[in-house]
Amino acid sequence: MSKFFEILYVPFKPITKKLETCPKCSTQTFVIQAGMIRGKVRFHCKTCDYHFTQEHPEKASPQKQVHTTIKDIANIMGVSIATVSRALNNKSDISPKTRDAIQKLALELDYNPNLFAKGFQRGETKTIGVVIPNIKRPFFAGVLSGIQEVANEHGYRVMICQSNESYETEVTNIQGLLASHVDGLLISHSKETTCFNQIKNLFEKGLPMVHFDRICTEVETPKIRQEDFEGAYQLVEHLIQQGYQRIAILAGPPELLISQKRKEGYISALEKHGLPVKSEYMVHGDFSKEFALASVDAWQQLPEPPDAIFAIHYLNAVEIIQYSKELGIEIPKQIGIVGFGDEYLAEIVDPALTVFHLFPQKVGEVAASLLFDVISKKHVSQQEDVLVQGQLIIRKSSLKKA
Amino acid sequence: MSKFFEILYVPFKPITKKLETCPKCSTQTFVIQAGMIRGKVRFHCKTCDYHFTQEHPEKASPQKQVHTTIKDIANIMGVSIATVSRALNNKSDISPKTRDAIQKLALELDYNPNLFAKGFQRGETKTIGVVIPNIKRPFFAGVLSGIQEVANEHGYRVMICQSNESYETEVTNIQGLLASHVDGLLISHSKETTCFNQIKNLFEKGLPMVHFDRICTEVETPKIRQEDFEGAYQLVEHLIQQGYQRIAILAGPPELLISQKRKEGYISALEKHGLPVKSEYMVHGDFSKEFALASVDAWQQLPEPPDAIFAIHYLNAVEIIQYSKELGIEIPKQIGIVGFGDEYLAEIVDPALTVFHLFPQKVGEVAASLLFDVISKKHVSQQEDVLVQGQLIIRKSSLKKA
DNA sequence: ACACCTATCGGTAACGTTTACGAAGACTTT
DNA sequence: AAAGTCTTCGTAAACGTTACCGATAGGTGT
Repeated sequence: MSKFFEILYVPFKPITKKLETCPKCSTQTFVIQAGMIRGKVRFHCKTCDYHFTQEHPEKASPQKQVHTTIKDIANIMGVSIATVSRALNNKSDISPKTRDAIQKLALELDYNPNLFAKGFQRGETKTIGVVIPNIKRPFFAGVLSGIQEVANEHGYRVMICQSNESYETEVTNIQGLLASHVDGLLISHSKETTCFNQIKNLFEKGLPMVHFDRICTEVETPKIRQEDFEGAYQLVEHLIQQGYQRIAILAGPPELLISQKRKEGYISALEKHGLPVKSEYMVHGDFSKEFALASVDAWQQLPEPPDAIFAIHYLNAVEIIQYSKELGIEIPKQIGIVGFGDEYLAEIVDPALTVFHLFPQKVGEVAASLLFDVISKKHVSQQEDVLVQGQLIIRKSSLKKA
Repeated sequence: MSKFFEILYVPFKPITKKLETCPKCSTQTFVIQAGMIRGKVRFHCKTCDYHFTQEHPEKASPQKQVHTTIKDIANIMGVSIATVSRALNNKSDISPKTRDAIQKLALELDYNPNLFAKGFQRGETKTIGVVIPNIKRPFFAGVLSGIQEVANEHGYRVMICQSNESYETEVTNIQGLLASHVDGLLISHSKETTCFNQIKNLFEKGLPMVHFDRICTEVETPKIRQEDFEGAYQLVEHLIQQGYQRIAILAGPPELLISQKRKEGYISALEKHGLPVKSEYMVHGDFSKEFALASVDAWQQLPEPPDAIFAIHYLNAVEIIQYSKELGIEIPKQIGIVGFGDEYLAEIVDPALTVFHLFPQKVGEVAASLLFDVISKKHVSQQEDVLVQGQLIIRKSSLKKA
């Protein structure tokens, strides 16, 4: 019956324009159409001179709540949000009874404060940014680990970016970190980076920054130095003491400070012991395996090939060891090999590699500590460089005498 | 003269209480002291019944501006902040002339939006959290690299936490990431973790999550699986084909799914080829070097020592190779060794290690992609597991026939 | 009974951004 | 010229939290 009725009954649709009621003066007279706006029909009440659009009745948006807020707690407890905030932050001006009750409820609702809102309100984010060339390199992984540890102790979070040795990516990364309003920056530049206008700008704006490893000398930030000169000196001196006479160096890109410093240490050790510094023994590469092996080939073509190789990057040293074995060159008898940076690899390779270990974790810890000093304005001196000591680890690859 | 006057003239200091003026009704009568509050003297005007404290005249705080805001731009341009927002976001309802002018100015002031404020307003942070046991492990470093790459493509930032294989730290980390209101979570559990209430809770609350590597089966999150079973099967089958008969397995903690899966693959391969599955050849350790070497010792004491070892962790495999050489056991002649996970180390160690490579970077990329699918609600099926394929890489350590 | 005091609570601005919606014109059609 | 149209801009609310300040109740001392 009702079905029948439904079929027969066709609601009357008025063709004449429906009269709109002004929401302000509640009159239907003198309400005229006044164009379209954002897809909706617009009206104008001439009585009270008011523009309005048609209401959308379906406005119920049942957004499910993911996070508990202090407002929720305040509503349940029947107190103000200010009281809840005081209770949760153990501030004064609150009775122990109320405080405990609120804290208990917060625990039950597993409330945790929106750090973004908090940081937003206080103008700090409790986050630091780290820019490194590559996470996968064990050295930087170690540094990161150290940074994380210290940051956690200080209640800070860490945001990591990889430049992949690209200047452009580095600039983008820093821009991104800046947009995230990090409280401070830890930087190790890409090997491409030669223009430091961006960080110079940021430094002048007062953004706390600390450089490590791939340092920039153009800006007076605190820097974490490693024993690049000292380590190179010790390595080369050790080679000389083992009886090696013609020591070659495989350095990195000449722009990199670590290349320069390590080369200086190399030269200094040679001069100290009265050995000639020959340009044909000094090569600048790009840390690639191809370049390392090509350098070995080139050296072998010399009338006086070197009897020891100092590769400033441990990976190159390992690659040279492998390659030398292929060529039938005996290590350390015919040629001695040393490198920078101690990874597990140096111990495993046969013969084991003599290295100068840099303690990456320590570098990270020191860098982060220094950054937090800058952030909390603890240290007064603008530029404060810290030297992280390394250690000479002697293994078979350089023991000619043994 | 004036100096003289100054010396002689001592201003009259009234001993009687200074009359305070009510800031509301501007009268001095009936203004009485009304206790102390927050270290300041409080007054009460009885005329208008108003409480007030003494004003602090020095209120000028010349806070130096570090970041440019849209309000700054709006003030300079003489427009409203809404207009600036529209201009910078290329929204409609703005004239090209105004838009270009604003964008030009923004560029000059090198404005970048406060992502915290933006995320705060939109309820999203464009940040994902990653929880891993240890950054320094090459596998996780590779995964991170992959995650970063995909995250960058999606315009997301990454926040990384290390659990250091501690359940407690893991819980704290996740809590911290949650407080940072990350939009999603990528988790690889610590080997201690056996209680999953926390993430179960979060999953039910609707927080996008993806598991990888160290998976949790109790929660129906999407998971990135690796070819643990398949890889183990292939490795062991390869050993059998090389003529090894008594194959031992050095597994990890029995709770870990990768331990179980790889062991299953090991057993399956043995059974398939009609070899006996002996309990004395199956050991669960903690991935430590000490345990690995002790296991080798124990196996050597058996009446029938194994002639091949499958270490599910490549580092243990490398350690066993070194140890075997010390013991004078010839590889691969007397004993064959294979492992999981290909790092540079496996290639360098002598003899080079046969491994099943897991492509960590790929794992990271897939995990991140899947997470962004969940975040953008693209995928419909609740649980969607993805298998990242590995590859068997055969090297000397298992080539008995050669 | 009044001045004075303390403890505890509420109201609200502010942080930077986006967005819904109204206002104010200029222009076009009846 | 009134009605309708479109473009462009401003206003204000909202997000979660903290901090400043005032309000109130209940004291103590004179």
